Amino acid sequence: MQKDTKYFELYRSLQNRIIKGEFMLGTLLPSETELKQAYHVTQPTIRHALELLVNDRLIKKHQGKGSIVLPRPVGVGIISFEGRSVTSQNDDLEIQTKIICDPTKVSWPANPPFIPTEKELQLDVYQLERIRTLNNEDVFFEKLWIPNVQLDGFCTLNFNNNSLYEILASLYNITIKSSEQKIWAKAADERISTLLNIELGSPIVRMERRLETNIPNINIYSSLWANTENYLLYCIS
Amino acid sequence: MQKDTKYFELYRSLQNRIIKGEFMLGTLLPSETELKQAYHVTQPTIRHALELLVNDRLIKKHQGKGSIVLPRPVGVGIISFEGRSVTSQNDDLEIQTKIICDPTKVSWPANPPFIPTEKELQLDVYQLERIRTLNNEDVFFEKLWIPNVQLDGFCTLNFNNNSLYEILASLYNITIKSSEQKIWAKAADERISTLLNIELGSPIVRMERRLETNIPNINIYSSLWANTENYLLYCIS
DNA sequence: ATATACAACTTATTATAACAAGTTAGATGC
DNA sequence: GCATCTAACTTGTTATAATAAGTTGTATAT
Repeated sequence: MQKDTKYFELYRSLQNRIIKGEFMLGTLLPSETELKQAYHVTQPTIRHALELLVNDRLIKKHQGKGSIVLPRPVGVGIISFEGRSVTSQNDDLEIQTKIICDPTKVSWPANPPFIPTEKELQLDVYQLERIRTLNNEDVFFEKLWIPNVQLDGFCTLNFNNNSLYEILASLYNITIKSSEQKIWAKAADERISTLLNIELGSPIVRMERRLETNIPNINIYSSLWANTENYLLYCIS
Repeated sequence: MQKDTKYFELYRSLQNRIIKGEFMLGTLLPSETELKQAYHVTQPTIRHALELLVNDRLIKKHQGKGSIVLPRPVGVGIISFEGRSVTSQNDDLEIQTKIICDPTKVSWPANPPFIPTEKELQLDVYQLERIRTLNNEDVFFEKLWIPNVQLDGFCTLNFNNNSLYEILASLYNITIKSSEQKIWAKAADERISTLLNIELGSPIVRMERRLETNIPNINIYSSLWANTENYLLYCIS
């Protein structure tokens, strides 16, 4: 749609350069005048592109000063962990990811908790199942659906012990912009108690999430079951 | 800051007119040409204002068609409900709010789940306890802390059956911009099972939330206990 | 040395203009 | 009647231009 416009090209170029680390965090991006000359476009085009970067929280603009490169934002809607006890430091946490089910192309589920967009229905979708462990304790089980938006080689990637969202950001330029969540508590059934190695009937958190990406009308869908006995879920938005 | 600019004035004007219901939902806003003539500004100014409305999710633009007025967006981080069964429509829900503890000025709690900002520590804080019921079923219990940022007459307001966030928005111009959440599941203890009228030990959702407002360094803090047997929590961000 | 003033940057606002591209409804042709 | 084309809308993109306003470092005056 907007892929062949100048401002969008410029936006993607700068986005890439920032994510690849070409500009040091906290330093200033080239000024609008410099960019103007470098990319042979005019000020409105530059400003349009920079505005998209501000929306991505990749830069912050300061009148009279310049555009400061921000640290890679912690993804909105992305879940992380926190120890339940006050003393436990998050730094100690040894996080592992076990892939239960390698990414496979599937068709869309029949009764999804969120209705896929039309654009998504026209695409294949990768399904992925994983368990995350903290200090060797299985903490949550997650099923993910990721629409195949030119995810070349996605199936061959090694997801163990890698942040899925880091991979999506660095390899495919996909970031999470917002999220919708449905949350409830549930007693662990047989399957989950086995998977997470907890007692049958102990309270777990269930979430169904739709993660809106920076690609229009493309979302990542996630179902998760979390054992929150010793760790809790942390989520910013 | 930007209050005396033309695009910002136009933005606020249109925002007000939309919220006040001057434009029917789903209909088209006046075209850019019409707005241009009505407000005596040029196209870039119009477009800048409309862009802010898009960010607010108050309108959606369609090339060649116009700007469609959207239903009032559910606030970021604000929790709403959804029936568990697919058939139940949210429209049927009869929502009530019971204030357990009227707003009172208190001092900051000793071991908060989130560290208050310095600015907040210099202010009083209102504490408020409420239970929300859906179709006469007690669904969640919430404790709220709201820093006293010139909330004149806040204690004398009637919060029953009113959306707290609507009040904050319309009377005090306070809106929620983002949120941090800590989530876990728990078995209901004696107090909660009594409050929410559920069985001892049934799984409930516990959340501690920090809601960032549009006032810099001012947050609203919320602790909640939710019975999600028949309804689930819904939260966008 | 320290404070002030200023020049040279930066981004922000606004106007004007021309053309591209999507949508819609009515006119036209069959 | 029905499909097609077209004219008249709509928003989207991009360029040029002038001015406002915030920031920073240097030169100047005290």
